Amino acid sequence: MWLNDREARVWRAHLALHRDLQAVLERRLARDSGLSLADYALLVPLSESPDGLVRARDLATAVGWERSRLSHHLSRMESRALITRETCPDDARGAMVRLTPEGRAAITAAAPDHVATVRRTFLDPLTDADLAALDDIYSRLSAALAAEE
Amino acid sequence: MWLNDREARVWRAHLALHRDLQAVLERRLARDSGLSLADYALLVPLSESPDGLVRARDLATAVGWERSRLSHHLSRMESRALITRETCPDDARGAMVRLTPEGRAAITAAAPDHVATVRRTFLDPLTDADLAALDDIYSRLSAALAAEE
DNA sequence: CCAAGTTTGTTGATGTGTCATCATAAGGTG
DNA sequence: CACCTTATGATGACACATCAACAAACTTGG
Repeated sequence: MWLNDREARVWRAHLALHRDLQAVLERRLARDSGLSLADYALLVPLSESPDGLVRARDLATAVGWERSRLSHHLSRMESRALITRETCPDDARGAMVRLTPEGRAAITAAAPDHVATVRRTFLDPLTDADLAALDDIYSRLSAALAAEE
Repeated sequence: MWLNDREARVWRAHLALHRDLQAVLERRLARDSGLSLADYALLVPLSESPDGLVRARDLATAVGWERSRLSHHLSRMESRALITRETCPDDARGAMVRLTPEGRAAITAAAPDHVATVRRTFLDPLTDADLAALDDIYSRLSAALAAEE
């Protein structure tokens, strides 16, 4: 029932690694570009979409957030003029989210440094074999997680 | 400079996996025992310490938190009678944190189910070779992260 | 010994995430 | 069509995390 030494070490390392990685990325991104990781996460799918226009529901799916969190965060981003909200033509319940020029400028300015930090802290220390192993492991873990509930 | 397909897939899988894993663990723990993951993280080192007594500074180090976060969270846990605060005999600045019987009962009741969930969602899908690979990878990544700043 | 610098813990303000709830609108079934 | 169920998004209350600032106590170099 309890974890053996290696299990406990790997599990704790997983938690600690993610905690510290998140903290470093968050700090650097905020310092360099005034964006949070949450802002960045939303700006990526928006900037990749034609006209920077995505339905809120689809944005929630893309980033894996609950609708409530998305709604609150969009309000904050709207007040900073990174996005605007429009009505959805197909579905009167829906809301469309549009990337503003300021929003596009923000992600364009932030991305290179952010990607570089991800490289330095995560990808560079990994060999090709590591990457292949992680690719396999993560796909199995996410399948196991999907089975939960 | 940009990530290739596999790099992007692994990086996004890493983020998504941790996000969803955290969400499942948080929900189950809260539902089954009324504790948050933050509560649990603090209760573990406290319950492992003789007399359930740990200096606040050392607790912060053990869980990797900033002092401010720890102080706020201890206040909330104190109001729920999970811990108490005492003066530190060696250092008049310090604060000692003591696990109450209620706190010990809470972690004792919560641990088996929580560990079982960690097994089901994280450890069970991994082979011995996976565990060995992760052990190695995580130690390299945490070294790289320590070099950052 | 003393002044300067550091460590420890707390606090209040602010930004953020979650939960329960709500209003509105779509979809499905009789 | 009417009815029930589901989906969508917003909101207010609350729990939580981060930041800057602070007070008190320890440490160190002169």
